[in-house]
Formats: sequence, structure tokens, C-alpha cells
Amino acid sequence: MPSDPIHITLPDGKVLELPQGSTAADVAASIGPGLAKAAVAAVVNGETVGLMEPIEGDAELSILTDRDPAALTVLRHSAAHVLATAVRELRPGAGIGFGPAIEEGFYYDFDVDAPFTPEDLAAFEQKMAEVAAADQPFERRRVTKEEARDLFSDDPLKLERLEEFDDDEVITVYENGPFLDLCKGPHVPSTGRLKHFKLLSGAGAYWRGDEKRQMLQRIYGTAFHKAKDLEEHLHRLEEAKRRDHRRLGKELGLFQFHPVSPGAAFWTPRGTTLYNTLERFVRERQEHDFLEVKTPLLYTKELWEQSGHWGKYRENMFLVLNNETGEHDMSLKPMNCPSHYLYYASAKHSYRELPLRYVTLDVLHRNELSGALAGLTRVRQFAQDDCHVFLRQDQIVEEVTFLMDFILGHYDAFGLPSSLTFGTRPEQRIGDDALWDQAEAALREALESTGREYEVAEGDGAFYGPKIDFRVTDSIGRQWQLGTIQLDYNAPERFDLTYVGEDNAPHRPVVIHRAVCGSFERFIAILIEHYAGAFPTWLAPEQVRLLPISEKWEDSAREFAAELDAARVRVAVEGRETLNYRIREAETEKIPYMAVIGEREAADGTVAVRKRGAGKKQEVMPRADFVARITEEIRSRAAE
RNA sequence: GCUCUGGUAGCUCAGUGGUAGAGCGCGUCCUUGGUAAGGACGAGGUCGCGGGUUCAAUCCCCGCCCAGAGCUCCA
Repeated sequence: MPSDPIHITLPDGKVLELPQGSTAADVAASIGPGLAKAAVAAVVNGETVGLMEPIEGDAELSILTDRDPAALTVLRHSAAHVLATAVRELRPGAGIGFGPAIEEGFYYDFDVDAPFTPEDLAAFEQKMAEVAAADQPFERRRVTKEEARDLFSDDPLKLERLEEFDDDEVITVYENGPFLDLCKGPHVPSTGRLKHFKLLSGAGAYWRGDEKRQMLQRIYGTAFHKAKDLEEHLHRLEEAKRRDHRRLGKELGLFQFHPVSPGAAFWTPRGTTLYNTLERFVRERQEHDFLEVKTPLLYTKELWEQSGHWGKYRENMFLVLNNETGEHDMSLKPMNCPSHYLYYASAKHSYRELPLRYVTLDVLHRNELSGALAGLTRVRQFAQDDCHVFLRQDQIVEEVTFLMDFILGHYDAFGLPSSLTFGTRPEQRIGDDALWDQAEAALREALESTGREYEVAEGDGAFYGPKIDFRVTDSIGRQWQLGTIQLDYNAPERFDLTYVGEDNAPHRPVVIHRAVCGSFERFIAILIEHYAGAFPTWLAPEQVRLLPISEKWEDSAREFAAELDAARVRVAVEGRETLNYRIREAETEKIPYMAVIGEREAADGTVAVRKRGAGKKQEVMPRADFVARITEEIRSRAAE
């Protein structure tokens, strides 16, 4: 007695009729053999499911092939299971934690006595290949909590997770060959789908990310549908290593670190030139519409109590002994905001003056965990291009539009494509909803006015107001979160900030926190990696290297160097060793221009110019022409 | 902070229970060069810091410092 068929609606609106118990694989097969082969998983009524799961009743369904990002997540999740299968084969006693797909691959956490060695990883990878070759089907089963307790009686970590389920919740397990895991799924139909994968690294990871819990051993890996994608990914990892700012910073002599001041950079002369050039650029852009102020670095705790930092942020502050009181009741500033509030509050302000934009580029200190420090990207001492705008509620749209334009212009100057994220009200927040409605509407309007696409991150705003975050993509496709525009309704209350309105009564201003680079340190790290150390001429610490062919032409070279120097071009003359040696050296140091002077050039006042990376394609030109050309390139801050 | 790994010449790294090596860089001399490394000689080390084991420690053990990777993208 056949039961009623089910009706499957496809993305193009077509409706298929299939018998009860049909699976997404059946649907794919009924559409065509090509699709049946390419199918990885399916989306049924908005939920990603495995191909082999029976569809329950009428549904909207689309098939995921290896071109869908969601299918890659499924494959990687399955790869995590295959990894666990392999580890359990080789280390039967290993406890299993969680093993999800992540952005760039997957990981699985194991409870074992000792960390895995690289040799272990190689053996696991080998075993994974065997598991994949065995083409074990992934079988999904629904179980009761009671059954699950039984199945995982030897897996305390799984049991712990299990106890968090409600009694009536659907619990599923997946089984492939010898391996059984508590898992929501979905998975690819069988382990044979896993063809292109690689284990990358092992490291400790706390169970559930809680430092009070036991340390598990995590193995990271990645997997792709196509060999080419895997290769490209591995190549990108190599490329990132090659561009690592810590490595290039050392090679190009830009900055160093010393144990006597962990997390604080020593900038070399070259690095300082780079830093100052960036700072000059930032200052120049802020010259007209912003007011730069310098404020103290050290404050008593009264300020931090008022700002709320003393209670919530003290762990991250460097406290300083106050001789007067004998207490550590002073602190180096970890941010500039409170000093800007104080300065604003030091005078009465008319509504006519607003918006007021205060900028400070001072050094800040934050006591980050020692284990969190990393090169220039995570430091304890840094400087932000920090701005606080004081404005009226009715000015928000115009101001945010102005600031966005300002921030995007900055990234454009470095050829960093940017994207925008709008963070709306979080669960935990202050201020009434009417104010949030207004603030969000204003940000939205400003965002719309740019005509650019933006992502909405619901609930991602700060507790004191909504925000817009700016992310840039560097030359090898990595994304970095840099600038931010945050509305703040809390600070004006805490610091009792006011302005005198048209009605001659005091009103609360709104505060906007704005940063463009984030910190100079981190921004420079990103620039180093973005340019792979080959800075555009305007940023390069040394812009021209003059190479006299022999000592005889050194005077001529020095004369020309003086000319360039007078034109504010950063130039050095290098006369030792052979010409070939010096060319190689300048090329490795990524100097934008080499200028060679020999008998001919000295005689007719020319110079043979070789551009970085251009090889033997040199250009002989009158010296004045080269000065004109390079000064224009610097003035316009040309990209190359 | 915690786990693991590492710390040897300015840099990159090899090495050993018997007071240490390479390449590059650096110095001197020769060479005076035409577009990615000319040649010779030489200087340079508290083997991260402190303690312990040992006849003897850069090496083994303990502590500390610094660096690197990682520390929920939740079955």
C-alpha cells in the first residue's frame, strides 16, 4: 500500500513528485546524472542536509554542488570526522572533543596524554587517505538521549555535551566505518568524497575554550573539492609567510623588539621614516576639518573611575606608583576618549560650534596577555589615529557621511579595497529604544547615501551605540578590520557633556568614536604585508639609490644626491663593491629607484634610471627630468 | 595567563656530556667595475638568564625571561 508521494519544489519553481522516503540524492538523480554526480549536499527548507537523508514531506529543495560555499563546509566537516577516524585507528585511547568546519578548513580536538608531533600528523594524514579510499558511507541515526549516553559511555567529553540537550531535542549520531560521533551533520555521502586535504598544524586548545578546563590537542587541516583549490590555498599560506611583516621588518631593517620591553617596538631609522611618512599623511588629511590636541599620558584613577575603566578595564591598564599617595592609583592611558571628554567639558559650547572633532595621535598602553602579543599587530604600546566628534543628534547623518568618505579615501590611497559592516543594537545596551531607532536610522541613511553595499551585523553594535566597521582586503585577499565609526550615548552622560542650544538651554551632545588606521603599528604591519615590503615611492624609507660605476664618478653622484636631497627625495649613494653587487643589494632591499652614473652620465649630466623590478629596462634621462618625475610621483603619492 | 615548540656569531641555521661550526653580513687588502653576488685574508660567541646533577653542562633536570603556534567559527 504505497503512501502519498511528496512534492519537491526546486529553485526554478519546478515541482517534482517523488515517493515517500526519497532523498536529496534521488532528487538530484531525477534531474540528471551530471547533477547526481556533482551533488555534495542539499538545502531543504532552508536547512543544509545530507544527500542520503529521507525528505520528510513536501519541501523546497536545492542541490549543493562543489561550487556552493556551503558544500565546502559540509566536506570539511566530514574531513574532521575522517581525521578523528584516523586518529582513533592509530590511537585507540584518544578522547574526542569537537571537530567543526572552520573558515579555512577544519579542526578536531583530542584528549590525549602528549601533544602530537609532526610525524604523528603525517601518519594521521596517511591513515585519512586510507579511510577515504575505503569509501565508508556516513550514516545518520536519530537516537534518544538515553541511547546516546550508552553509545558514548567511553567519551566523557561527548557525555558532557549530551547533558546539555533538552530531553525532547533531536539528537543525531553519524557513523562511518569504525567511527561514531555525536553530530548534527550534515555530511557528504561517504568518506570517498574526501580527496584533496592536508593536515596543517597541531596545537593545544582548552576544552570549550575555557582556560580552567583541560587542555586538548587540536589538529588543524583543510580540504577542498578540487586539487587546484587545495594547491592555491597552500600557495597562499606560503605567500603569507613570505610577506610576514615580522620577517620583512627584520630583513628590511624597519623595526625590532627587545625583551626589556615586550610588546613595544623599536623603530629603526628606516622604520621611523616609514612611520613618520604615514603620520604626516594622516595629519595632512586632518589638517582642515579636525582639531589635533595632545593630552597627558598619565592620569589618576579619578578619571578612570568616571570613565568606567577602573572597574572593567583595569586588568589591561599599566598602573603607576603615585609617590604622593604611595598607591598604584595612576595609569598610563589605554585610550584617548576620556581626555577628549575632559577637554570638551572645559568650556561651554554653543550648538553653532558643533561638530567638534578632536584628534590625538599619542602613544597608548594596554597590558595585553603575554601570549597574545604578535609582531606589530598585537602590541602593548601603540598609537591610534583617534578622533572623537561631539555633535548634535540632528547632525549624525551628515557627519557620518563625511567621516565615511574620509575613511574610505584613506584606504584608497593605499589601494586597499574596503567593505562596510553595520552593527546594530545588541541585547545588552543602554539608552531607550527610541534613541536607538533614531541612531540606527541615521547610520543607515548615511550608509545608503554612499551607494555602496554593506553588510548588517545584527546585535553587533556596542552597548552604548550602533557602529560602522571598515574592513580592507590586502593584495593577497586577506581581510583586516581597521576603521570604525561608533555612536556613543553613554560617554556624554558619564561626563555630563553639554552644549547650549538655540533655546539657551543645555543639551546632550552625541559622541562619535572614529579611527581610520586603527593603530599605526598594525596599519604599518598590514602595509608591509600588502606591498610585500616593496613600498610605493612616497612611502619607501629610501627612495633612490645612486650607484656610481666606479669611484671616479662618486663626486658626480654626490652632486646629484645633493640635488635630490634639496628636492626632498630620500637618497643614498653607494659606491663600494662591484656594480652588480650593489644592484643586487638595492633590488633585495626593494629600493624603488636605482640611478647609475658612469662616464657617459657624468659627461652629459644624465642618469641611467632603473626602476625596482624592471630588470635591465633602464632609462637614460637628464637629471632634472628624473628629479621632476620622482618629485611628482612622491607629491601625488602614486601607487607605483 | 595557560599548553606545546624554540632561543648557538649582526642575520639564517648546523652541532656535541670533554670550553663550538657553516653561509650571508662586517673589517682589511687586491680588483675600478655598465645592470642581480670579483678575489684573498681576518675579526666576531657568557651557546637567553639563574640554579641543580656531574670529574666535566651549550647539551641532562628545575625555575625564570623572550619569541612562535594555538586557546568554541560551539554536538
